[in-house]
Amino acid sequence: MPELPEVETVRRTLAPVLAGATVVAALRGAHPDDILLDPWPVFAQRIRRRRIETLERRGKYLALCLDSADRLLIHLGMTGELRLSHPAAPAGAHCHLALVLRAEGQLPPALVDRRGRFLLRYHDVRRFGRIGLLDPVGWAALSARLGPEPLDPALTAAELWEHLHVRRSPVKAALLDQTLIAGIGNIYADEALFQAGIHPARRCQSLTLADVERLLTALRTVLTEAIASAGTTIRDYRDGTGRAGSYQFRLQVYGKEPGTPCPRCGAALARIRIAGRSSTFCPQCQPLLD
DNA sequence: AACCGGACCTGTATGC
DNA sequence: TGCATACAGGTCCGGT
Repeated sequence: MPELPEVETVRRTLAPVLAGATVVAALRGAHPDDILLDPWPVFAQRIRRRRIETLERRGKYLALCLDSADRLLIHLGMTGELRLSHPAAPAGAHCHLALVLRAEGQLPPALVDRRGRFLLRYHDVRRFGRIGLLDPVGWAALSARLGPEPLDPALTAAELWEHLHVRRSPVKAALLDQTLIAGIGNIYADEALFQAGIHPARRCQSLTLADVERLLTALRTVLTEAIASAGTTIRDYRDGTGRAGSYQFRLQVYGKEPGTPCPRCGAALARIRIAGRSSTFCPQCQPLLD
């Protein structure tokens, strides 16, 4: 579910509430050990009384930066959700972890109790998500494993082409590789390839610099517009305040049934599997040259 | 080394 | 209606 635009939207919606808040305690939910990287007692002890200073995003990872210099790292997997709630609000069936927080400053009365406390709950039906505490060294190591941020203006098409053209895999598979470029998932890979007019099965080796320039431009356009739309909600995804995104109404190819007319040329869209993921594209606008 | 397929989980939609 | 199967936005691991 959550790719870069969704995680960025969660970050933006949570930041005004979480920045400055202090962790009073961590509470175990249904299956905390499936989600947590550390054993429960270690985690609970290390997060207690820490103050959240800022929220960062790197690729699909969200990091709550603590006053201890640790970061609370959250990856939402496929169905992970972070929800702010009043301490008395009932937890859903798949809540695995909650933080009891004490707010700094005024928050909406619907969210906090009389003592100024509220919850941040982690909810995840499929339990593919992961949460852990990382010290600065661990965070640097994780960040170093990831490819560049597509929206970083310092990233150039030439740099991306250097890493792409030596690969033999289909370009779609490369876009999903987080060590090549961070934050792209199945939805935005399909959308960007359509916008760039590149067939998803096209071999990376055959991409010209001009192809990669179009691809990077398309990635940036799609991701920027998706962030402006607060992400894509197919089924589960919600931002930190429970709101759905609206980019699903702007999707050109992702999720369309094969045979649906291409929004640009009217030809029948096709679907194939690449690297185990379904890929929808227009055979007319995205020809497989070589 | 690079790449692919399967595994990890549950829920939902579809077909028989 | 009941049951089996396929599929879903991500990542890791093992085998080739």
